Amino acid sequence: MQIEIPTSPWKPAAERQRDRDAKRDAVLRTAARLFVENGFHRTKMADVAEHLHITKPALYHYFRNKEDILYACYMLGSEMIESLLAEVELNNSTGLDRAVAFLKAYTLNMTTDFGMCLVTVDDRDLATDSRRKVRTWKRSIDSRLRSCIAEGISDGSVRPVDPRIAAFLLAGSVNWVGQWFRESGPSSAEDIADAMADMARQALTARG
Amino acid sequence: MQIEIPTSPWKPAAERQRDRDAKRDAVLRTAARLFVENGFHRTKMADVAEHLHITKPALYHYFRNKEDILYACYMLGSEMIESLLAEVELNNSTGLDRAVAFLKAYTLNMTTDFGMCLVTVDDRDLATDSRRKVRTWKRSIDSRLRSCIAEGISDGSVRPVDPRIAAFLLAGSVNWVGQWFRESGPSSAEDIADAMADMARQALTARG
Amino acid sequence: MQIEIPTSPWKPAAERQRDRDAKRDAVLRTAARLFVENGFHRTKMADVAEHLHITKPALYHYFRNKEDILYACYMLGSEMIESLLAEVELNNSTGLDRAVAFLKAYTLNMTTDFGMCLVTVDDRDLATDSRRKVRTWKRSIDSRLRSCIAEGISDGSVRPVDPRIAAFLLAGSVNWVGQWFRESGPSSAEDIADAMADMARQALTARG
Amino acid sequence: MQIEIPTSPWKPAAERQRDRDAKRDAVLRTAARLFVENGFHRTKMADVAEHLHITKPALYHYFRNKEDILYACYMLGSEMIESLLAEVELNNSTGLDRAVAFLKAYTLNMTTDFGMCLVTVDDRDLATDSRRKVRTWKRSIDSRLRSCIAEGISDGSVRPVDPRIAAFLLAGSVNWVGQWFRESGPSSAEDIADAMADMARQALTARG
DNA sequence: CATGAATGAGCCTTCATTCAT
DNA sequence: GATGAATGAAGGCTCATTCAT
Repeated sequence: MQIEIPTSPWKPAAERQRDRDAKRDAVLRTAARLFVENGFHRTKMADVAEHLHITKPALYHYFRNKEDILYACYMLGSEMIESLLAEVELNNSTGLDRAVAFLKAYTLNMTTDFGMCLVTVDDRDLATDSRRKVRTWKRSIDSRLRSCIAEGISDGSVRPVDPRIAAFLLAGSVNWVGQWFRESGPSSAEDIADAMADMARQALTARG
Repeated sequence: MQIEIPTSPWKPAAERQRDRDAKRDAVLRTAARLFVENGFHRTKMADVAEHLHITKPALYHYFRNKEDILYACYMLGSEMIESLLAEVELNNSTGLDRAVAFLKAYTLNMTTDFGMCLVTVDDRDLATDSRRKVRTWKRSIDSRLRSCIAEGISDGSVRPVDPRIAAFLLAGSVNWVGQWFRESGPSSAEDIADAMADMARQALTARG
Repeated sequence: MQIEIPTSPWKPAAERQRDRDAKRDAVLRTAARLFVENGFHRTKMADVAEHLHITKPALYHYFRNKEDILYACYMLGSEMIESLLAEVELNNSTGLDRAVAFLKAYTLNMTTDFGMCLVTVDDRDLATDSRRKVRTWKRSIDSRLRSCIAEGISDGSVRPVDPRIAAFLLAGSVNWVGQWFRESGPSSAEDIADAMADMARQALTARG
Repeated sequence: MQIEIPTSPWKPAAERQRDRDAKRDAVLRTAARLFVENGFHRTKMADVAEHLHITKPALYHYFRNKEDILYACYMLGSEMIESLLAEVELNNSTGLDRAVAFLKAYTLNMTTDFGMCLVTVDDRDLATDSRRKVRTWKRSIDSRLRSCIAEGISDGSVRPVDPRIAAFLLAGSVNWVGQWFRESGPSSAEDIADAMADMARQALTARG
């Protein structure tokens, strides 16, 4: 005779934690989308809650306050980019290739909600502490692109340009993508990333 | 007998109007600066008033409401650009030259408070009516740059690219300038505009 | 044949009840301490739960609501005093002696958490019903002290004073003890109670 | 012919300021009363506003926040007492007289709303900064009473007691007055202050 | 015109309490 | 019984805007 094992009414702790994380994640995705769509200030906690079919206070189970949500969005966006950059910096030999690959990867990111969050919403909405962290990270991103360009100039792959200005201008193209890209638009994220890579290469390549 | 004309305590209408315009202008300049510096939502009417050493209600003598100020900032910025573009479109023969000149002029503009206002502050803060006007204008700017590029492809001065994406990417570089340019920084507005022109030319030039 | 009695996983009802009472008691002691330490409003149910290493809803197994806890604290405090007073009223002959003994006993009580609860936390935090009970009891305490004084005046042990005011003033000294007494302070509860008794006697004694 | 001087529509600045101060004062008096009557936490800003026939935000013209009002109440209460104490400390020769006069003056104060505020409402409702000031002041009051007693012991007017405990106990009688005194009650403020003085003198007097 | 004062509308956040598991 | 999650109700505060003088 086989013993019937009843399905326990208790979700295992692991699953419970997974639930919680999934919910937290849902809050984050919803919030990111609304922040990008409507702006941080115009997005009320009530909006976020409503979109998730929960009540306002429930949000506070997952985040301390509105700013905390924003900060988490930033963090997710930056982590996504970080991991791309690590790969880019390893797999490319010349400064030019690194810069181009960097910008392409960055562009792809900028077509996601969390990527857009990085530039669409204003880091001045963060408190001093998190703001400092975000700014430090942003500066580091910038300086890495600048380094690629500078190294490209050294190794002869990049024509002589002011690395600081060039990095800002190229990053500007990418950052701005978040302002106009729409999933439903005529160009795919890949198309745009390719175009960006192409343009950056044209703009930077050293010519005989 | 000569009639004696007493010096009236009332300034002549013309002068009065000039005064009023000057004050209105001061409000606008102050507001634009604060909007750019701190963001629209974080800038309170009280801040604007305080910076001008007047009281809050006084602002309402010159503008109907906060949004009205924002709209006026947009308008000023767009008019400045309009006039530049008109010149640009006349004085350049190839599509490439027009596009490059366009971007250079635009970049210079983007280092002024009103220019920055165009991109720094969010047009979703405007009511439906003015928002529509602003968006229409923005689209027109965009389509004009796109036209230059398309014409450049036709006349052989620009290499084959997707004009829509290219225009967005290049405009992005320029628009982003407002985010990092500081009067006190290491590069002058001219330097940046030149670098932008140089980069755009490299990125677009058709090569035998 | 002997029936084997398996050790049940269920504790016997008596022991269970004892457990429950012990836990209820622990809640009360913790709450009383926190109420005194931080005040009723600043003490959150979450705080109480956390201090007991249990969860918030668990508290509701022992008490209907927060107010119920407060009421129980009051009750415990008042019962402790009641029993002291009964003894005091029996074992002293003159009104003066009774009043002094009363105040001394009361003072000792005021150095315990439950005693302090009686005066530190606000009975307006109770609902009409319990509030009435508490107030009635407080008034009874007061009137008993007043009676001792009045009787003392009659029996010649107490000098002529307004019993109402005198009772209030003396009770005030005692009640206030909860505001400044600290276990770790320089004076022991006994010292303070003695000083209180001494002072009351000096203040009330009829002199030739 | 007499020149008719029209009554100016402009209130003179001085009167304007007086108006403001009067209103600020009204807020304070109303708030103090409600704080004493209902407790700080149970008093909503809306309550205060309603009692003054104004709206909630109007309160914020006179005070930064609720706590600020509480702090102002404390300050007013403490200033009233300060001025009394200064007089008391000058006009009495023996330590005993000073202590008694001190307690009498203090008692009178404790029958006013601002005086009651000092002890009725909880200084833990203040932020760290103002709380520190309030506590410092309270300690100073206490130490001054203690000094009177100690000096009284030295000059032979006060019998040997522990000055710390005695000061606390006597201050307790006074502080507690705020808890039971009612304007409409059977005893006047003067009666109570006299009774307090009488009792303190009896309690402290050194007897041959 | 200018000003001090006031207001209405709204938003973030807290917390005691309850529910589903 | 106990737990994590959720909720309803409410309160403090802000700020653009308007009024009375």
